[in-house]
Amino acid sequence: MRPTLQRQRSTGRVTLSDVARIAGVSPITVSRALRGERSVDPALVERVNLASAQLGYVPDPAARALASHRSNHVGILIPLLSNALFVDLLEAAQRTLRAGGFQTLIGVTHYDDAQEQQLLREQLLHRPAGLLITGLDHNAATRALMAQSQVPCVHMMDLPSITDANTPYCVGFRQTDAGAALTRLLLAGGRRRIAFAGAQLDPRVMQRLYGWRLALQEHGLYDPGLEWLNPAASSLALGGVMFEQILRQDPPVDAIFFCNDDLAQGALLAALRLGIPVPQRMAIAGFNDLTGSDQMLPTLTTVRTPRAKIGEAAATMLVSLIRGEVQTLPLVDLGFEIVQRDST
Amino acid sequence: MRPTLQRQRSTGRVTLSDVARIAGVSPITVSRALRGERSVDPALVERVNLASAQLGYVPDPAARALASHRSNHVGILIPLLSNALFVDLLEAAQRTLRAGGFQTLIGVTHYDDAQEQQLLREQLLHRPAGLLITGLDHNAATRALMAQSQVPCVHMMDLPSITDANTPYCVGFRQTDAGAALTRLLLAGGRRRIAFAGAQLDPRVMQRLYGWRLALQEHGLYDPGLEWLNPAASSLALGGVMFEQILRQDPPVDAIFFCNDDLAQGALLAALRLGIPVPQRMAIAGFNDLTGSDQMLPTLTTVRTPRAKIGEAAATMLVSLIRGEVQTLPLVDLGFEIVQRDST
DNA sequence: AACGTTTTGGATAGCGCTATCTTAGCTGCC
DNA sequence: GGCAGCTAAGATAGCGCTATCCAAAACGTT
Repeated sequence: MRPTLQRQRSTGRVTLSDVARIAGVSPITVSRALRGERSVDPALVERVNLASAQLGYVPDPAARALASHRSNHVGILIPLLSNALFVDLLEAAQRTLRAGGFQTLIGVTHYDDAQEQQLLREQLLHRPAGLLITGLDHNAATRALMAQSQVPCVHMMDLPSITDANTPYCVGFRQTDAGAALTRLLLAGGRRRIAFAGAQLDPRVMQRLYGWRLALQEHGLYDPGLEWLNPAASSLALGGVMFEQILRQDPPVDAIFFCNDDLAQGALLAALRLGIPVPQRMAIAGFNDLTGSDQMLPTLTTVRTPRAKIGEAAATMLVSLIRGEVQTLPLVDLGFEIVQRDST
Repeated sequence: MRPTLQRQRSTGRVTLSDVARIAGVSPITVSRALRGERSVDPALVERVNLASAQLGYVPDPAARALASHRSNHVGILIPLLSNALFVDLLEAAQRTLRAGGFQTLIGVTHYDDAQEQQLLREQLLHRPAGLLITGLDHNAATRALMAQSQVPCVHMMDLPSITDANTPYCVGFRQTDAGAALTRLLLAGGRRRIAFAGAQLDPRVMQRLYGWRLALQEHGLYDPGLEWLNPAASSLALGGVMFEQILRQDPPVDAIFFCNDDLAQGALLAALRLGIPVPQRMAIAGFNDLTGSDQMLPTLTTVRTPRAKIGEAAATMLVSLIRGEVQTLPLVDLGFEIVQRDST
């Protein structure tokens, strides 16, 4: 079965040694040339590349991982796939990482600390080159795993309120500011009793809540009775339910800030069903500018969050960390944009 | 840091040899005991498990992959993450695979043959234990890669129309039947000019189209002018646009079968905006029973597809294929369910 | 009893790479 | 000219497992 070339490895795979033989150099030189490591004579690099292309050589990731203690995997941890927000984040990050030659391992935590920890543990087994993780709040065990692993890590979406020497790498925007900005828009529109309707209650929702509180307190309009918090998962149906609840409040509420667009969309549909005029009787605003918000009746005022940019920037930052390049600033604030439409 | 035992490997990792030393057996016996391979004396297995637990031993996936030419990865290829359908499929599959000890590599093809092939190639580098792939139609190069790799593979969503000796493993339902069933429901409701509005035009959409054609032809009501096909991606906005187009047709259409719920939802919103009474002037039906379809005004008639079950069943089948268990039937038909609501 | 046949545990030899050390070939500099 | 001080290429030795072969023991068979 052996043809001309003396490739006799049992598996029949083209290996680095095959390339070395053809190129007339030692295997380790091929390894170095292909990785662009140290300075290898350009003429040799050329010969190696030629031989490699000729044989169709592709490095074996398992062998690399075993020998170098580093794989080309990047672990990504996100809370959900059922929220378009995270899907956009993920797709952008994955595209960027793939371009950099990394394979992604996706873990969906479902906002569960134990699952997050377990997923991280599984991902670390593969000795990932890097980690992308959503948010800044993780339990002690998770943080310990990350620290112990020494794997470069970038946090997505949130930014820490205070920064010091050991600020982690973060790409995101200030949720609190966004919450306050949207609330101020409602205030500027003459609304006085603005409710906050939150579901899921993850840290980002809570930060938007603080922003809302801040803006109301500035105007002396804060009232704890305006906070409607429901730990259930965000959904259109829940938005409808919360809308009906808030509608019954006395003294009446004249605007609702929903922590996510799906809730707000559900509220708009409920308003249609109940014949409540929006924005006349009730202004409604959402968050994230998800698909469909510009199609609703009336169209939904919301905050456009740069999640695709965040995914891309975080991945880019991670790749440069992996390559050992120096980071000037560990924090990247990509801002947000208020999108005023007809529901306010 | 280490007490009595002589672990001197440079990395400090707990290895199989460490376990072997503690258990008083050879490394290969530990390997066999932990994998449940061959018959190892139950007493030895017990000792190995004990030692392994005591040391907190975790096998290194890279070393396993290198030595055995098989990783614990399972590659999953899906077209999109922006369609909730595939997210549900993916989540169910991933959960099942994780329970079986497999790590998933997710590839998003964006309905692009070249990308699919590239992703598959990258996944095969990792010598996956198995593959889950969406749909049955793949280009020749992709099929060749799969065949050549010898990796067990289960196809999700579609079922082949004819079955023969080399029918691939498939878990799904008959899209054509579902399309016909929904059309027959509209016919039974007295509709006579039923349009089909399709976007994306992936194979599953086309099969629904064939089902719709079939049902109309049975009643002699088929008219090519009723077919509205748009290769653009499915979205609420596109649904609204298509609705307006179809509305202008003469002789008038009295029902529209949208190939996906997001289109239908967009159409319902457009109808609200235009003041077109649904279902009186126009019946509207969708497909997949996505989030929000039960919240629309009116609520949307649709076909509930068992995507979570498909993901789970496909993963279960794949795991048993990987374990070399015999499959009685390569095809699993999980059916579908018509959900009649107020839009028809 | 002598011989196959089947267990069961271990020794051996890699899987395909890279980390690390070594050596050969060049500087440069008193 | 000889030696430190560098660089580029190679030799060597694993990384942490499993496939494969082997030998001993256990079993069955004529």
